[in-house]
Amino acid sequence: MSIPSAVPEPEAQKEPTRSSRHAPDEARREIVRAAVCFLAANSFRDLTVGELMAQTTLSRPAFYQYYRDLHDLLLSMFAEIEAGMRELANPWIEGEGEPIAALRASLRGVIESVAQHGTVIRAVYEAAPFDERLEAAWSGFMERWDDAVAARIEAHQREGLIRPLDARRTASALNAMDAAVLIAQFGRHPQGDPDAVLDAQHAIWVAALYGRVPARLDPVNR
Amino acid sequence: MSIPSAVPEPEAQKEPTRSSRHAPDEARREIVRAAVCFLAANSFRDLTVGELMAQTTLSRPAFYQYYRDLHDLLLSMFAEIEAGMRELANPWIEGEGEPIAALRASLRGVIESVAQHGTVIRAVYEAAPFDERLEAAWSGFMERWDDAVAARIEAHQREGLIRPLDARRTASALNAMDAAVLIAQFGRHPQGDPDAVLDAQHAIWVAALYGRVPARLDPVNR
DNA sequence: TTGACTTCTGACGTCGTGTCAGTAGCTTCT
DNA sequence: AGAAGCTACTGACACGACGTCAGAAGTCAA
Repeated sequence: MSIPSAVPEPEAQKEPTRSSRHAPDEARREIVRAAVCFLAANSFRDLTVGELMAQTTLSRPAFYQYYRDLHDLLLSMFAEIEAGMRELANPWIEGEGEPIAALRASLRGVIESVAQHGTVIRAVYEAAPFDERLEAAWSGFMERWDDAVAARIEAHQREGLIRPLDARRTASALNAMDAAVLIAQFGRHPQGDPDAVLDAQHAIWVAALYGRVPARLDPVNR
Repeated sequence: MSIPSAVPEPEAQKEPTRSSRHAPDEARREIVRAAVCFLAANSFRDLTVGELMAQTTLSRPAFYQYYRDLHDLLLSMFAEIEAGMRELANPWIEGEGEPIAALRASLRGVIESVAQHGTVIRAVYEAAPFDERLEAAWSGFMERWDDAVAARIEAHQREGLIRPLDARRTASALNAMDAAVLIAQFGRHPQGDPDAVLDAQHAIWVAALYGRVPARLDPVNR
């Protein structure tokens, strides 16, 4: 199953006349499609099982055949998205080529991915505090980013490219910043301008990691 | 009315025997006290009106005499907190004294404030997506920070202290970072280490604003 | 003591949830 | 073809939390 990036056609001529039966995966796809469609236009707070299944050839209780609850649905949609996203960040994470250009490429990849699945990611982000499993998924997601970024920072510190700083905290802060900014910019329609966001985020990452603070002015690291 | 910073005593010998009446403000205070107490130990998702009022000499419906709903309660608690917080950020925002030291002082102030009211702020942050008025309050809160920080950045750019960069986007990103980090660190017990957080955040702010990126390496601003 | 006023509560209707016993539609076997 | 079996599906239900309201309970002034 895959999360369609664009909003699917609302109802492109269902040929199976209502109340004929589906293969299980077909039904799942239909539910996910309806959810993506809904979240493109509304926020998670307005989503109910009834509302969702009304956009479907199935009845409300059928939802519970496939998902435990709405959070569970989000969970499975999110898992799909995460995989694709992580690959796009490879260049800098894996330390390929010139660092600052690689960082830019990785950020661009992440931004693209969020621009594509932003509304679903926003829903996950917002709903996470209200469901333990979703919360675990989200913090796992962020922690994996933190691990990867911290590892890269430490590697570059060993090479003398990055000055001594708390790698873990810095990684975590920069990732949290990206998450908040990208969700704000691409989590609902109309979305922001990817290029402008890329420039701004890249500038901050570069400054925070590779920039030199004038020693005369820096009360902490002098 | 003021939000007590420490968790109040759970029930310090109520002398008015249950079901005697209160002055309105006294009842409000009691409800707020119960809420602060609850949020110190649990997250907002587990808070219900019934649960809350059970920690009180009043009955569940009495809640609705004072607040429209739980979000409304948070709203009024948050308003209290915001005022105090903003003052503590004055040094850098107002441009007093040496910038990097002032920035540190301001950050310290904000961190102190979040350390004090973190659990309530976290509740607001988490609940905001589920209530329009709360959402408006939170984005208003963040926008006021963005305005203030962007204005300071622009002022310092005019003085040549900060290089050309998108003031608004940078301000917004740094504020979003602070919000996420501080809520994560101080939004629940046990809280993180304020000094370590201050160092890390300050380093990023300084680098992003006052740091010089080696021109040779910077593909964006060269 | 009475009356006026305010605070407060028991009881109610509503909405969304999650479940379950039972139906309906496919598939397989004889 | 017809029966048996399986699985996807549904109508109807019980539950929990919400928000409201008519009226009780407490307080104060005269």
